Amino acid sequence: MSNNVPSIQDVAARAGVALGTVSNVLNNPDLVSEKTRAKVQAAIAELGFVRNDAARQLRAGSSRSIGLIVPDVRNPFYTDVARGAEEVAKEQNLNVLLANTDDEITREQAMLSLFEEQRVRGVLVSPTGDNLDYLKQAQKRGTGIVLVDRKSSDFSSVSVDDIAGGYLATKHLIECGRKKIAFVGGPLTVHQIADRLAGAKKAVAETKDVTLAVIELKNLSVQAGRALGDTVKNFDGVFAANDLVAIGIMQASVVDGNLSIPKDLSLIGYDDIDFAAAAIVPLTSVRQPSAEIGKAAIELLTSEKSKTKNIEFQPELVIRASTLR
Amino acid sequence: MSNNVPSIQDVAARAGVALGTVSNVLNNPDLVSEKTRAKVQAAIAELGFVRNDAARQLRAGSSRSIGLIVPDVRNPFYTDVARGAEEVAKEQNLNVLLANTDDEITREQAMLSLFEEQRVRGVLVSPTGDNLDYLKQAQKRGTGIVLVDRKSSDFSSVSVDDIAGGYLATKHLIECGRKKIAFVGGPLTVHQIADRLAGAKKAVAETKDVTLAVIELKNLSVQAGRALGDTVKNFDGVFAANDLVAIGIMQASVVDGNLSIPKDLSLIGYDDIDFAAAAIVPLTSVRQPSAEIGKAAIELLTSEKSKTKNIEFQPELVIRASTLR
DNA sequence: TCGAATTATTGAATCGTTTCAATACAATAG
DNA sequence: CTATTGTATTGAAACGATTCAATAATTCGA
Repeated sequence: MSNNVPSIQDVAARAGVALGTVSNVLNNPDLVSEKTRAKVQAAIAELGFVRNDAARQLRAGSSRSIGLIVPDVRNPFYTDVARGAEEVAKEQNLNVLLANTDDEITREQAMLSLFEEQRVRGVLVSPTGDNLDYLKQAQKRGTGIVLVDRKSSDFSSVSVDDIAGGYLATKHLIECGRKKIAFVGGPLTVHQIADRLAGAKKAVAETKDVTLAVIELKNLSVQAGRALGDTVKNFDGVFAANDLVAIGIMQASVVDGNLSIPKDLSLIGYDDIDFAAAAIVPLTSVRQPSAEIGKAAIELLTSEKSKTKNIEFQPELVIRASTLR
Repeated sequence: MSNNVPSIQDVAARAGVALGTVSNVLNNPDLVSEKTRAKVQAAIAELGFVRNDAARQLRAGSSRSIGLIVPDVRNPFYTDVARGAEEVAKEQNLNVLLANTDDEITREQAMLSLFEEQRVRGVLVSPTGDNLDYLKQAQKRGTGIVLVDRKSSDFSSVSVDDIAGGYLATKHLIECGRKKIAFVGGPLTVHQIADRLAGAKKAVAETKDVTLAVIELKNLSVQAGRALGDTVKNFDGVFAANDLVAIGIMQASVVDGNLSIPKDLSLIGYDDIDFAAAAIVPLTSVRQPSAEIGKAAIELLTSEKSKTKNIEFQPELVIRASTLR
């Protein structure tokens, strides 16, 4: 009893044809006469033949996969990016492999290596750290790299204008008549967050009588937001660096602090995750076109031209109850 | 200018050694003298050599990856399972490829095929549909299959006793003195959900004067829960089939319905996602040992013995404010 | 110093596809 | 009935790593 996985060779023998013919049935069916095709397909079914992708790739020189490295699969923003990427990839008969790094740079590097060894068509990566040298190395070796949600002159990239987003959000708070504004988020070493703060500062600088305080957090989670407790009582407008933090603040204010949103406190988040609309007080937020980002990244990657190209989307304000006057 | 990716052969030429030696440097470094090793490593660095995983796999006959197919990456339960699986896999120098199907059976099949073609070590799958024939086929072809969060006599599996979970939850509501209980969830064709309901029925059957109504939903989302509106007003205890639904119900009751939780309504969810503890009223829930499930599944898969073995975990009640008397 | 034992290096064979030039076969025109 | 075109089929070569028996180089003991 041969328990071995059958190869194209075995199929050929079973069907009584040459192995090249089997290959043609698989890849160029219209080159093969109907009769032969039927014979071969029967043999495939009988033997339970499954193509060996390793051999195929070895011959082809590169795989039909694209790697996508994200810092946090649990953040809906990234899964939405992935969905957009998958959609476009599917059109080109490519598939997207999702890798999660949990914000660990070593895991980021390990995943990149894995993808390089698999000779993926390219890698989309939303890097956690500041040092992009190892990405540059990979690029030099010929691996296509596209940055996601991050800009750099060394790579093609698809990002969102976070400065504009921060500006939009803060401007909106000001237009709601808020004077004492707090920006809540961190760590400020993370690019996106620093940019959102920069945008906020810009909006405040344009207006008289409005102050901006910065409350820095270690990470952007519901818990971190809620832990602020009544710190927010001193402000009448809060711009949270993402929706999770905003929801935490909402809980701290409404449940623990007995404040009313939006009356006492106008609150705005960032990302517009599904939960924002479903929050206890529907949350105003800044939407990023996440699926579009994924799509654009794949397109950049597959559009040959090895010129680095930076695409930047504009964020969009989604106004809900948490900032109505 | 040769823009080709360097092979082990090129490295050997550059270092002035045989290709077998380079292979040894990569795989059995202590078979190689220090001097030679240094030469080879220098050549690798200079050329920017990256192993071709396809060739390696072709020779090896199987890859060092395990496929994990889940219906919804956005559900924290599954990402936790993935994390547990990754942890154990890493110990065995294997890595886990995560595939998302969005509850689409065709995607589930496509991903399985992809994994089979990649000759993965095995596949962990949490199947969406009822018909497991295509999984049986794959198994017959020699691909190791372990079901996750689902039982079947045809496959090894790791699941949680959902009947016990449903019983626990409902029993707890009854012990809180609730008489008119509603089970909210669906579709009831999904195994896990049907089992949770069965457990609920069992608990109710054991007690006098307690009634159980079933409110069937199309899917388990926050929106679906909230859309129920004041339907829940007619009950004093609600058992939601997962935490997302429970949170939706919480919003409908507290914001829209002006009910007090837990005074007017005791509410219990399922899964114990991170959000449960952070909800506006911290949510009592039934915890499933998600990471343990992932770990156990990998262990079942890699522990050779091709005997099918079914592991079933017991769920655990996590009591919080939403059901305190 | 010589042979034996140990350690280091070599390179042909192999894995299972795809490709493509060569060949076989069939259909058509003259 | 033959030459010509077109269609179907064939199978050797190639992709790049790993393995392993064979060979080379080194160390050691007496």
